[in-house]
Amino acid sequence: MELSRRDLILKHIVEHFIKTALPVGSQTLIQNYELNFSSATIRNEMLALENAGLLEKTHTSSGRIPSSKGYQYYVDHLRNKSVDERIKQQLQVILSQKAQSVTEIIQKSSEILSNMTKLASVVLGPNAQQEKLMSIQVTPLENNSATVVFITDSGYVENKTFVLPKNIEKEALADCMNLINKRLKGTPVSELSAKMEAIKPILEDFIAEHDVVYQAFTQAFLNFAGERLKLYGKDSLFNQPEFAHDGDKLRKILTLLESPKLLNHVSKSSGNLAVNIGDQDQNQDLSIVSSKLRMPGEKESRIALVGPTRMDYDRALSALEYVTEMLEKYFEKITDKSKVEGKRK
Amino acid sequence: MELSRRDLILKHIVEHFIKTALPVGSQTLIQNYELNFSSATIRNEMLALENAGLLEKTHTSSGRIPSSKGYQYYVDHLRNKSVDERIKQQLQVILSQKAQSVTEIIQKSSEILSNMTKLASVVLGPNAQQEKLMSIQVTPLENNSATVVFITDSGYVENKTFVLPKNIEKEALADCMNLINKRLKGTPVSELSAKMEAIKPILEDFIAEHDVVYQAFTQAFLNFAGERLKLYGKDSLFNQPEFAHDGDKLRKILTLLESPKLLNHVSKSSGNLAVNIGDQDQNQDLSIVSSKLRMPGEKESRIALVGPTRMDYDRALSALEYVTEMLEKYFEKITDKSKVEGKRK
DNA sequence: TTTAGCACTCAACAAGAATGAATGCTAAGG
DNA sequence: CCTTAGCATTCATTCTTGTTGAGTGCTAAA
Repeated sequence: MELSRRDLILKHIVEHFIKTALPVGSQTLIQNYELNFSSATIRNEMLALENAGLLEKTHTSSGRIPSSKGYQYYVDHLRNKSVDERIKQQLQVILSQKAQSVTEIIQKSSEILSNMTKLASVVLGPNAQQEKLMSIQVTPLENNSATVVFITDSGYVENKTFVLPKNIEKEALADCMNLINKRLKGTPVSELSAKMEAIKPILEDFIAEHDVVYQAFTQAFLNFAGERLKLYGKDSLFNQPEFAHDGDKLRKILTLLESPKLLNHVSKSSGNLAVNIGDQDQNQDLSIVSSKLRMPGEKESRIALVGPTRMDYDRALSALEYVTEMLEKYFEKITDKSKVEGKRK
Repeated sequence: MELSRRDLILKHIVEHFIKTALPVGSQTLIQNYELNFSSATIRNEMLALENAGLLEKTHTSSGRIPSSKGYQYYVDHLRNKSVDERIKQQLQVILSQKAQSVTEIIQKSSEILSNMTKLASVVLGPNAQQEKLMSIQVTPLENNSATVVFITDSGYVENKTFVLPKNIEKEALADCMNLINKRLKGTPVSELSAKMEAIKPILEDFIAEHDVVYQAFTQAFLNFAGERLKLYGKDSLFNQPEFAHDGDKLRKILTLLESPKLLNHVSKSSGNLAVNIGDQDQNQDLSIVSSKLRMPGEKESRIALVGPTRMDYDRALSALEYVTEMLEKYFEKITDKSKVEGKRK
């Protein structure tokens, strides 16, 4: 499909601005791209685009920069959808390795995405709250302490080590653990704390030092509550010119990246491929691009790329789209395998 | 002990510069501190101090700033050694809580240190290489995968989840695990890979898909190799004026903080209380202050505070010293308890 | 040995001047 | 009617220049 002249100009402006981070003027446009019309014509078109809310000026006589709406339009209608070959290759390498868990594969893919796009990448794991506790194992250690390991049905591991009080009776402790094991196995993570509360009085009959045991478990359960958010390549953001020389902005962004706010943004977004450009909340300079990823076992996660509003949306979106697609295919293959095995039995 | 006039002036200069981050001149000194001599006298002394290599000028007619040597001298002879009451209180709170592991306590203390000093704090855990594998547990999961959990004698937990190949035989896998368990229990972490290599041929007789099992284990062992380095409060560094407005420097520092270089610096340093001021390697602006911490079971770790060369050494060192001292006392108490129990048996 | 006095240095700030990339508008040309 | 050359205008950026003030070193007197 041929682009209209107006769209063509907008496309060039967006892409040029993405490269240079500088406002784009009519002259620059002519010098860098093969356009068969004069600067004045371009200026007229730019005026129209500005009136349509797709472009902005930083001051009265500056060149134009894309507005949020402009980026959105670019993303929706103008981008190239070209996938970098290197991403294809690297992903291939990951997927051909053996003995990997699903989450490992996702995280490695996320690292590739971050490296290739020079953006920070975020993986929002499936919500642990929905998972069920699969196993509780207690291991006594040296120095009078013990470790409890919790595993959920999807292989999420949480552990808690604690020092035992001096006068604890080993048999009582073992009984105690048996009780807890029976009661908690299969419980959804979200209900663990409540159930533990319910067990508390029974525990008191079993063992003198019930308090320590109770404390250790409830503390460990708190860790489950922490969302599973993995962040890669935040260093890349340092190299973005818009942040490099504004220490203050950089600081805000880095703290945002590690705060739950980011999570809200990512998890709120819906649809397979979501684009959040600029001006959400206080952060005009940050854009988030995310994609849903269906995992084996009806689970869902999101992979997101975070970068300056002036990010290379084409590159980022294409890469993201490609990777999630390939991962889902790969997961399907795994699931098929297990079905085959099921039939054989 | 009374300070000599020269030392007194140096002390004031260091402390004033720590507060303001601005070169200190003779006038400033008189205005802010009660000194019974004129600016000219101070200037003479400053000249002497400069000749001794303890002070520096940023340009010919600027005030003086401490040199690395000057800081060192201040740390060795001049600092106040006063411990902030708030640190004492907060540490007390931590130490009185129940059901905590040793590492948890250390890490919480480290957070307190970071908060109170406004510096980044680093905990270098005892080297996992020296620890012994205490337990290996395999838990089958949904979706045809399994999780292996490894626990060392000091309660360090490592886990690896992997997808099982479709045609694996459950009994063979169980036998396999038994074998591995027998062979590896009690092995020092550093020798795990070698032992696994030795088991490999035996494994091949047991199970067709030996490769996946072998891969999963060796990959998990690699994780043990990663040094245990915990970093807190790196955000504090953003608020230091010397970094706030130099995005480039900030970037370098943040990458340094997460690179193994930091670790080298910390682990190389020896002695109970070590101070590394400026000019190591390329990093003139970064100082590291660290302290050895004896843990239960002959283990050792280091806690370090990282900040600008112009950090409040008095505050940092005093706090660090106090915290490590209190922790060691606390650990002794725990160890005593277990001895008592031992006798009872 | 201390200190008052003085000439001197230099970063930091501010105000002005020059530059140049951009604009909008108008009027002529295809 | 759409395109474009021409021109006055705007405004961030850069350079220049002057001023200020905190600082120094040195000398000579107390």
